[in-house]
Amino acid sequence: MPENPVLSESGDSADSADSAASGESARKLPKTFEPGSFEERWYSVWESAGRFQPTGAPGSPRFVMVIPPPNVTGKLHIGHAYGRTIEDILARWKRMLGVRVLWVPGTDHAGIATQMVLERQLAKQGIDRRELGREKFIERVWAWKREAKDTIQAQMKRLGCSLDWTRERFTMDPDLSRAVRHVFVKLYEEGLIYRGRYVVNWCPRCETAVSDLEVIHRETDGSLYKIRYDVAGVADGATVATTRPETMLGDTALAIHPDDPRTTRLTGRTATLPIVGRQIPIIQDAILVNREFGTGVVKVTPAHDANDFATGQRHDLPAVVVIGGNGRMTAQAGEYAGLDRFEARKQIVARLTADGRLTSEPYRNSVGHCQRCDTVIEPYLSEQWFVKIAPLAEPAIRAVEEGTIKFVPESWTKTYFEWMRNIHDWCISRQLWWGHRIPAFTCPNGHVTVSEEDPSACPDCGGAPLVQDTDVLDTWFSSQLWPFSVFGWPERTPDFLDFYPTDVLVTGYDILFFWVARMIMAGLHFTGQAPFSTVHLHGLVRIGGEKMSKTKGNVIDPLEAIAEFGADAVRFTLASAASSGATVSVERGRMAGSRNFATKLWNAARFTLSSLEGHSVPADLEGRALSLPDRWILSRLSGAARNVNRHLNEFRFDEAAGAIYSFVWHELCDAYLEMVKPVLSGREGTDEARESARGVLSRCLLDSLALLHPFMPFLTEEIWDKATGRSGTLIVSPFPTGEALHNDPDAEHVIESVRALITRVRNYRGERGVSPTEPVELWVAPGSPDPELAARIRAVTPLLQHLGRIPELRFEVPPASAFRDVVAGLSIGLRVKEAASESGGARVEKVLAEIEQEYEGLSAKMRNSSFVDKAPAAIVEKTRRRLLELEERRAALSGGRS
RNA sequence: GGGGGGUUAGCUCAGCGGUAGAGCGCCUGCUUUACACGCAGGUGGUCGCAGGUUCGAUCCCUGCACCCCCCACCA
Repeated sequence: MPENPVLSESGDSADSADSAASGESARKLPKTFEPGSFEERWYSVWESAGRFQPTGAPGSPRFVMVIPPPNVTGKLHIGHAYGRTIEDILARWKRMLGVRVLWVPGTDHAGIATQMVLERQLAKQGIDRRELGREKFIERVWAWKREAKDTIQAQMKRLGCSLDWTRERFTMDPDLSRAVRHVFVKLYEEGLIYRGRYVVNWCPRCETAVSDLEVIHRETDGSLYKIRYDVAGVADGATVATTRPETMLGDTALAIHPDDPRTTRLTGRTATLPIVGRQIPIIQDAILVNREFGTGVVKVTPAHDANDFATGQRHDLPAVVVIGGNGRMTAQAGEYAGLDRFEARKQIVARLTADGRLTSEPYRNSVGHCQRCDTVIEPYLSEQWFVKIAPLAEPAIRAVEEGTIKFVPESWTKTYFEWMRNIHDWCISRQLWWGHRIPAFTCPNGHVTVSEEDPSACPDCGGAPLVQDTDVLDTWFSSQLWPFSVFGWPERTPDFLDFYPTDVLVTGYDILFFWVARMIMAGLHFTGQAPFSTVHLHGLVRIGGEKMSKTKGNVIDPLEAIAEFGADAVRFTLASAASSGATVSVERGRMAGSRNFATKLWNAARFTLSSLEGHSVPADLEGRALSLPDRWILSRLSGAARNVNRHLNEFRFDEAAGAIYSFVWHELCDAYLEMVKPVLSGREGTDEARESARGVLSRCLLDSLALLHPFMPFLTEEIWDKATGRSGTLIVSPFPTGEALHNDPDAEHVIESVRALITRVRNYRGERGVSPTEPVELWVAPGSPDPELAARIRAVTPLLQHLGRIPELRFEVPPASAFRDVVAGLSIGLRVKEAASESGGARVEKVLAEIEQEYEGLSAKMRNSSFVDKAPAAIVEKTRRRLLELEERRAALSGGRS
């Protein structure tokens, strides 16, 4: 034990071996609170002491989380800080509760997103990635990745995240890449991965396929064009409606509904494709054509529309690709070849209009945009790899139905089911360079081999060399394995055996489908176990009710916020803002509020430590005679501790933060500290009372620090260090759970009554417009609800006199000349010698009016026999008591008014 | 087209069967020797609108209005 700690903690379990006892270096807290002066120091103390690594025997109770790996695209924003704060609160709380905690850090290569960042960077230097070549480009991405990872890591350390950095992973680490390859091969062998030519969502700017989820649909004002096609033998031809007229160049049929009388005359005929002149059949298709919609005739463009593609399959139609992967018209588009698709649209519309074949009307429809670059998505016929998802979805649905996995808040369950039950196959190939290369190899004879090891020759024909597929996998293909790939799976490593499955997954609801659902499917399919038992889906951070955006200038950079308010304040703000809703509103004002709270705690600690320094402080309070305020604050403390634990169990970080906040500020600081000042200073009470108060104060401070530690780790550790001398051990000290032992309703009743009396005395002064120091006479007489109360309060007379500045306090029936009222059921009288005014009168009138109104309402209730008969007896009784109270108060106030 | 969420004090949000809470703001006082990033007191709400259920509704149900989000092969 280092010398001169101000306090020794009670019930310790923390080892002190590594206490960095700094000798005589100030055990006192500096007068001003400067978070920047100690935050980073504590982080390295914890980290170097191995506090973030799980300790204890494998098999003993543990709590495991994996971080949602941030993209290595840049730096973290306040939304990341929010999610990580929640996780760190859980990690620190569980650690202090004595379970082995492991929280695994890492980053995601984020294929398309990162590639785009690099492409933009290159573009600034006037370089196109194609000039650079695949290998050189990827080298550059790796360099970028290393830098981004360091930035992200530093940010999370600044925030205080107790992540086990010895286990940090990256989705493209060799072992994680092996897991990806293993999974691909396995699914391929199981027939759950297939390759084929289909119409997929294609981004012409990124020049890659994307999945359905990566397409953002937005309502857009456009036009609905009607184009007339000539049909031999039908005078007015056939008119089709389309929003994408440029695709008509690729039409290979028109379709009608077999039972639509409007189009019967077109049955079996042939139409002439305008501009192109191609003869195309008019087919009947009840699936594609809606009898109720439009003109009843649909153009069929198998290469540029998923529905049309399916129709083409049904009717064996050719597919003509007229828009290329780069968004420009192909040679098949004839005279339009080389034009951008939108320019082609313009020209074709002009041409058809001139020909008298086209009319248009304003039309609003939903247009798909690339999630990453916002380019309009083009349905595009191409060769891609897909995961057959239904067989994987089924067990994943069951796991949630059966409660193996539960969502918090529970309301997400329905959304999850909704999506899972309507799930489509997943396009996993991306025409990118950055990512996991698809392990498929083609021999000169066209045989495809998919295997975990690179084959040297074709297993079918012995042909060589083999050429690997140039595509990479969707980034989520590797992220879905994260909860087990981080532990070295598919090897059965000690970490995998010890820490999988994990316990809680915390993430934003925006990646429920992208990530959470796929982890559940992959986890169940490959490990046979749900990857986690609880998914906490939190809301997305908004700044002052508005979506964060750079153009609005309301972005909060976590590091800037930390520099301004301190990491603890930022964390506390985020935790307090957490709610079960879809948005989490953060405001600068709340950051300042949290900073103020940190300062408050700092000053309370300064006061406490200076009051205790040099005195004996009993660590054990059992068997000691405690004053009413002592008993009261211990009771409130244990209540606060119980509430904090309860709320954390329910993922209500806002409520948990609120519980400890109001205890520390409004009960410990505003009330208890003020109550014990005269005792501590020696002006009141016995030596024994003084010693007890010191013990209680010490307990309150240490327990408050512990309760707050998950929320404000740095500040609490700093104070703890000064208070106990046990450097850096709060992080592993026991978390208060709130022993029922200290639950003391009786003390609470008396002290709350005293506080109510004091408040009444103070606002009486306010009403009279006299100074807060003006002496007041107070009479207190027993009231009806608790005849003992006056006597109980009499026992703490000095307390009441001190706090209320009441030189003359009499436990007698107040004289008629005094101002009369009823407070906490006690009949009281007040008198001030020198009232500056009688302005209290108006207020009394107002109060009386309020009382009258409430009285009327309640007595009407009591007169209502069905209320008295049907309402629970306790409610009726409560109402009756309240009426009595109102009556007494009304009598007192109107009697004392003269 | 389907689904979900929201509408509570000037602002940002909690609460969700027994006539409303927090933080910030605002008003009035305070060098009450831990803290002005403070202390004390106070102001402020027909809990979106209309019905219904109930002894009783901000809270449950129905409808409406406005807002937000998600899903969807809306030619």
